[in-house]
Amino acid sequence: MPKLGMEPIRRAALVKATIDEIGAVGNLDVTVSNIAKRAGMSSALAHHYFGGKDQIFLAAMRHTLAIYAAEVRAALKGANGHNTRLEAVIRAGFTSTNFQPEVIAAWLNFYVLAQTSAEAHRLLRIYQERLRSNLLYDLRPLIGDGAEGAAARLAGLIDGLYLRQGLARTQAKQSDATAQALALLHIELGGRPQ
Amino acid sequence: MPKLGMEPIRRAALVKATIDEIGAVGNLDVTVSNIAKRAGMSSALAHHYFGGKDQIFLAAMRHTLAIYAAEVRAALKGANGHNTRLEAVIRAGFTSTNFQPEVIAAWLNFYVLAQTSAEAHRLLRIYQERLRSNLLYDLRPLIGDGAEGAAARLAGLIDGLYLRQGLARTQAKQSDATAQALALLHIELGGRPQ
DNA sequence: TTTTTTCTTGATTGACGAGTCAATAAAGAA
DNA sequence: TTCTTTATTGACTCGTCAATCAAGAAAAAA
Repeated sequence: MPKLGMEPIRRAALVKATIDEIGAVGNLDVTVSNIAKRAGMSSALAHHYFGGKDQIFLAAMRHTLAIYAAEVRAALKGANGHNTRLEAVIRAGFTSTNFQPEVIAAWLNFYVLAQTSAEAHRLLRIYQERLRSNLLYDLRPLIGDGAEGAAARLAGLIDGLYLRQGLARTQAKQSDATAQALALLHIELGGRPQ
Repeated sequence: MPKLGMEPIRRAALVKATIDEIGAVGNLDVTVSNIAKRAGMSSALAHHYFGGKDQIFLAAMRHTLAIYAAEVRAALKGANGHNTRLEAVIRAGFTSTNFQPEVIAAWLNFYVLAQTSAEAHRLLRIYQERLRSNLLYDLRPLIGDGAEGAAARLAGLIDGLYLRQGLARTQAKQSDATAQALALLHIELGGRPQ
């Protein structure tokens, strides 16, 4: 019973299924068949709407990035003052959403793909540039010339801590990553490291 | 012309070829045949000596980690004083060796593999623990109670900056990662961020 | 020399997977 | 109603790849 206007629905379902499937398998060795099955359709239909496996992957990556961007925007909406905004940006990187296994898997495989796929690399660059820009916007009024360096360190630490936390098996120190990133922020803003 | 004692030679050649092949392809979608061809032997021989693809990968990971560990040891050998030793540990993570494409590819895929392979996760843990221990050993005498946090931040920043630098296409700011990591060290040791 | 051990590969098996295609079916347009 | 567009899939093609195996060749042991 073909209903019209299925394309956006099918595409969204496939993107979701792709992220879930990558999360379940852990790497990009997922089959179009399995993705399609998870999305409740035949593999031929997946090919029909996306053209090929690569494009399905890229759509999944774009989606992951879009969710993260939306979280950052939402967090910034309720934040007033440079200090509060900086804390919001940092916290947005370590929400429980970001630590769901399929999101972690998406990011890790995103990095691998960025080595060889121009489009994946472009998307990654956009994420990095946006993070840098968000940090710089509020750091500059607070510390002036030192802002560039501080932003580079904060961005690097956010990525590094996410990587470590994402691969850690214990959720005991769940909040440790956030705490260390916030600690660096305060140090960069002139607080004594303690 | 079968000569005796080939096993260690073949194994070493396969490990080297595996790292090179992963570097050339960018991900773990490498075939045993191609690895074997690169190492100058038949795929059957690769199976004969390693048993299977997974074990070849793990051997390659162990090798990558061993090289890094050796570099750190060598750097520490010529370093006196807590401060100098800390700088040496940091610098060792950003040598040109570590930024060769095949080494970057090995690390990125290592992270992906660590999600699902217990052995890969174990190896990663060893690396992380060693780094933490190296930092802590020299941080503690300098800043006492704050050493744990400082070590966590430094280790996170090292991983994060490596990731970013490794995926950057420009080698213009080749030394930037090192500079930022060293900057954090000095800040943690009480220098004002500037 | 004969036998055993080590080394080596070509050929094969069995499985899986990306992408294509022809065909079916429903909805809307003419 | 007839035609066109959109949706949908089962079946198929073509290729690849991990793993196995039987067999050959050389060195060392007996």
